[in-house]
This record gives sequence, C-alpha cells and structure tokens, in this order.
Amino acid sequence: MSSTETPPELTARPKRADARRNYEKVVAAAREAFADRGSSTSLEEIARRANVGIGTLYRHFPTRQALLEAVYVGEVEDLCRSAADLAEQPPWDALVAFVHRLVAYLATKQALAAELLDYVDRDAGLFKSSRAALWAAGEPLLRRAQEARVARPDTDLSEVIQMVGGIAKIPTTEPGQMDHILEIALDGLRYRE
Amino acid sequence: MSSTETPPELTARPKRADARRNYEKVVAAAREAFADRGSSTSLEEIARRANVGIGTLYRHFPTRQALLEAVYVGEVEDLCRSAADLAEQPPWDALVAFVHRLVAYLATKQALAAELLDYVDRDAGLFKSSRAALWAAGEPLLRRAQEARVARPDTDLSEVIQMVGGIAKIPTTEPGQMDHILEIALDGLRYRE
DNA sequence: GAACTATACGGAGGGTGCCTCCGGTTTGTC
DNA sequence: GACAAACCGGAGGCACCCTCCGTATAGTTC
Repeated sequence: MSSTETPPELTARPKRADARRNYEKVVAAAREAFADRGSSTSLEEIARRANVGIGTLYRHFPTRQALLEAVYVGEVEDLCRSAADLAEQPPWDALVAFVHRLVAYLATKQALAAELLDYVDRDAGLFKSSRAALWAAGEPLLRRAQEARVARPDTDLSEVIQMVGGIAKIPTTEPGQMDHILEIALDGLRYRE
Repeated sequence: MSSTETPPELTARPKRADARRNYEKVVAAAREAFADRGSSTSLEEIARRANVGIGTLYRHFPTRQALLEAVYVGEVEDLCRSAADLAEQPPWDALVAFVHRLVAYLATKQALAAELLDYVDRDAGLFKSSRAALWAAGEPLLRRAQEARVARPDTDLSEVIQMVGGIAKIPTTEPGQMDHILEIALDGLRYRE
C-alpha cells in the first residue's frame, strides 16, 4: 500500500496472452451490458456474456468499481482531451462549453458519475487518472475565466465539478430541463462585483 | 390501477390490533436501523430488529420504497410545515432559508433524497404526500420571490428542488463545502435584468 | 519439440439478500 | 364460545457476491 514500491509494470513480466484476451473480452462485455441492461448488471451476467468464468472476472477486476473504471476511464479522458480546442473561445464560453460536454456525458453514465464523483475530492482510490484528466482540462479553463473576471473568484474546480456532477445525476424526464437547471447554476458561477 | 376506485380508507374495516402493532414496530426498527447502519440495511435485518417475520414486513411494505416513505414522510412534512414562519422574512431570505433547511435534511438522508427526488417531476407513485407538502411550502415562497423580482422568473419549483436535491446528494468530505456550492447555485437563481 | 513451471482459468460452494407462498395462529364479531 | 376473516412467520426458491483450489495452458529452457 506504500507509494514507494516499484510500479508493477516495471517488474512484472508481461501478462500471458490468454489473460490479455480475457481482460478485453470482459471489458467489451461489460460495456455492452452496462449500455443495454443498466449499470447495475450483475457481474455474473457480464462473465456469462464474456464467455468467461466468474473467477476470471474477479481476478481481473476485484471490485465493481475497477471494472467500471476500465470501461469508462478512456472515454472520460477522451472527453477531457477534446477540451483543448476550447482555448480559442472567450473564457466564459469555453468554461460553459466544457461543463456542458461533461454533463452531457455524465448524464448518460449515471453509474460512472456516481462513482467518479465520490472520488472528486479524495486524493486516493480509483478513478485517479480520470480525476487527473478532469483537472488538466478544467483547471485552466476555470482559472482563465476567473482571471478575466467573468467567473467568481471564491471557488475552485472541485466545487464546480461537484455542483455540476450533482446536476448531472438528477433523474429528469423532460429533455431540456437539465440544461436549464445547469444554466441557472452556471449563472451562479458568474462574476459579480 | 385506475384512479377512480374508492379510496381504501373509506371501505376497508380498521386494521386489526396486532397488524397495527407490528406496523409500528417495523417502522420504528427501520428508523433505528437506517440511522445507525446506513440506508442500505437489508429488510431481513430490519425484520429481525422488529422481532417480526420477514413475511410480515413484506405484507406491510411491499417495496423498500414503501418502508422508506413510512419512515421519512412524516419528517419531511414537519419540515415543510415549519416553513410557515418564513413568511415574515423578506422574500429572498425566506426562499434561501427554506432551501437550506431542505438541503440540510436531505443531506443526512441520502436514501430518502435519492428516492424522493426520483418522483419530484412525476405525478404518480410513492412519496405523493411528501411531494404535496414540498409544494405547499415551497411554491408560495418561490412565487413571492419572483413577484418581488428577487428571483429569476424563468423557472419553477420543480427545477429548484431538483437542482437543490442534486446538490444535497453530493458526497462531500469537507463540512462547509456543500453550503458553499449551494450558495453558488442560489446565486444563479437571483433576479438579473 | 518435449518437459517444466509460473500463470491463468473456471466453477463449485458458502454466505447473504430478495421475495413468495401457505399452514397455522390470533383477533374481532355474533 | 365458536367462527371466519385477517394476520403471522419462516421455509424455500432464486439471484448475486466473492473465495478457493484443482485443472489447464502459455511461454521458456534445453
């Protein structure tokens, strides 16, 4: 559990071919299963879909979170990287656009949202890389908006993401409603003298 | 399933004494259990605590939600009734105070929050009476604030409650953080020309 | 290409929770 | 006191979680 031990990828020999294959099969099956049966799909169901024993699934992914992470982390990172193009836009617009993308994504992945946001203000644990990506993309946007005096200075990215994440988790029926709620909240983020 | 049938309380004979007793025992046990073992306590555990067979529990409360409602609905209604004294305060302050009370309560009852808010914008289902109480208390406060031009006119109580509920569900570690996020969101609710 | 071993597989099994069903018991009534 | 309606409670079937370990296989060495 110490952070000083040698990273496994430098000491361990490469995984066996069958192990890698099964890992991929499980992730693929999980992605499908989460998509069309909801994110509370049982791990046994996923193992069945992947044509893999339950034991194998558990060896690769000791917890449900670990699997969730493997399924979604890549997508979050893509989304964050895609935020690079926002740098050209005006500070406020860029921030708003980023937040909207994030919410749109999270809203479709309730399970991810719930788990990921649990770790937003904790430093350790899973989803560390997602958290890092989120910060790399969001921090500059927020700071720029604050320096341009279009966003209130008395807050930080952690709060913004938590607020926005809370909104993303709202179970709305009407389509435009979440956007409107988000708009209200973002108005609260604006600078006022 | 039709809404035209006679309400049960007008046709059915009063419950038997033992049934009422057990009902109360289960609610009491559930309240305790949810309080000190979290709201995911198993129904069997609650039945054990209540010294009641699992079958009895299920007869009185066919679903987990039904039990949750029996445990918490009274509290929500109390909270809403207690909002009457806010009528004397300035419109904006009254609205803010109400929202703060609501969030403070919901934050301690994550399970309730999650379930209740699922029904905020649906008309049927459980938690109907909670919903009614919420509206009776909140609607006048919001409308008064809107008429006084201190709250934005382009929203309604449903949105406000959903926004606030989303925030209440945020799992924060630092104590003041949720209040601050709420403050930001409420700023977004203010009137601007 | 055969022998060997670290690595990985997979499913049986024990534990828990969900929910239903129905034989037996209790309550309220006549 | 007797009777029926209402109610009780737990056994049992099912699904899921997770662990453990005997068996199979990939990769390595000669």
